Amino acid sequence: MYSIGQVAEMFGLPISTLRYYDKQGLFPKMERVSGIRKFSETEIEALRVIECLKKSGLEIKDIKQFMDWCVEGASTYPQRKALFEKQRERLEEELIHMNKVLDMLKFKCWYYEQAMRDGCEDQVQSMIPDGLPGDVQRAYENAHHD
Amino acid sequence: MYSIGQVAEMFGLPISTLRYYDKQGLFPKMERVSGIRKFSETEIEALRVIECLKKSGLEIKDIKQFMDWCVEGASTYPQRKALFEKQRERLEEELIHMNKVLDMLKFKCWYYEQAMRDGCEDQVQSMIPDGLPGDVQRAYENAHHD
DNA sequence: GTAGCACCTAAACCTGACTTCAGGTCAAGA
DNA sequence: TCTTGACCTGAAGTCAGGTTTAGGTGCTAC
Repeated sequence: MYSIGQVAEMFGLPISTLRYYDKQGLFPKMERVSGIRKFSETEIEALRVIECLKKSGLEIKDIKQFMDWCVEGASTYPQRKALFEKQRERLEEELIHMNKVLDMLKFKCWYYEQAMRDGCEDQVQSMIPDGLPGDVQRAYENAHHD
Repeated sequence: MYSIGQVAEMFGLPISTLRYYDKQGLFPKMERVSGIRKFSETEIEALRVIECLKKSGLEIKDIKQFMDWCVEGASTYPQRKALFEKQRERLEEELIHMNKVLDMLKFKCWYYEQAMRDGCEDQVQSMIPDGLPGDVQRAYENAHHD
């Protein structure tokens, strides 16, 4: 059993955030001893799931919905599974997009490296879009397609 | 040259967002013909960069800083390059983190599939953390490490 | 016995990124 | 002529996700 301060430390989160999550109903089964929150292994794993679902693009109120399903019991396995499947698909698409963004950043790094060497952007501009070195060209195209 | 409506269409953005970006100074060289915005190739590429920098975690005010550097000319190549390098590093770390999140989602998908088959979580719980099938174990560990 | 620390609450406040509103210009078509 | 559509403005409103404030409890060390 951990205190709120220990959990904040463990997860690198402000205490106020944990209290806010609690108020939003994200730890429905959390115990209290004379008013003081006691985080058990259940809440620790809940917090890992919260961070995961947040990163995958879910809002707090939808995470609360998930926590409610957990309290409801075995009858909500299908909803919970469907939720994770949906977020998994979302995130897989997001990762593809992120890789395009990364290629754009890589391209821009190369671009300004050239510009610094030449003192101006003229040469490098003249190589766009078909006269770029192999992997730069690849990054440029991936970043600019779709 | 494109109208604001055409650009909104091209990028799938509301017109209000483009006007907001403009007001924040994200299109410092945009021309106007009797008050009406004219988006040239410059602004189109700017918008691609805006979306890229936003996705990489930058705030509007920092993107404006970048646009100001662009106006300032060749003397700011080092700052601009440093910015892209920093965002590139950030995003690479972010992608590693996202892959952990994805592994958590994959693990939870598998978890609820088992729970649905068994009708309860007991069996599957008893396999954690060392009795999981190969790739599920791998996902679980990646998701729960660090 | 009082100072300091970790905890508690409700309620107000903040921030970033937009969005909506109320009102106005201008050109083209019926 | 008139009305429709695409554009314009400044200012106010919205929303999520916290954070801060003001005031209070209860234990332990000095």
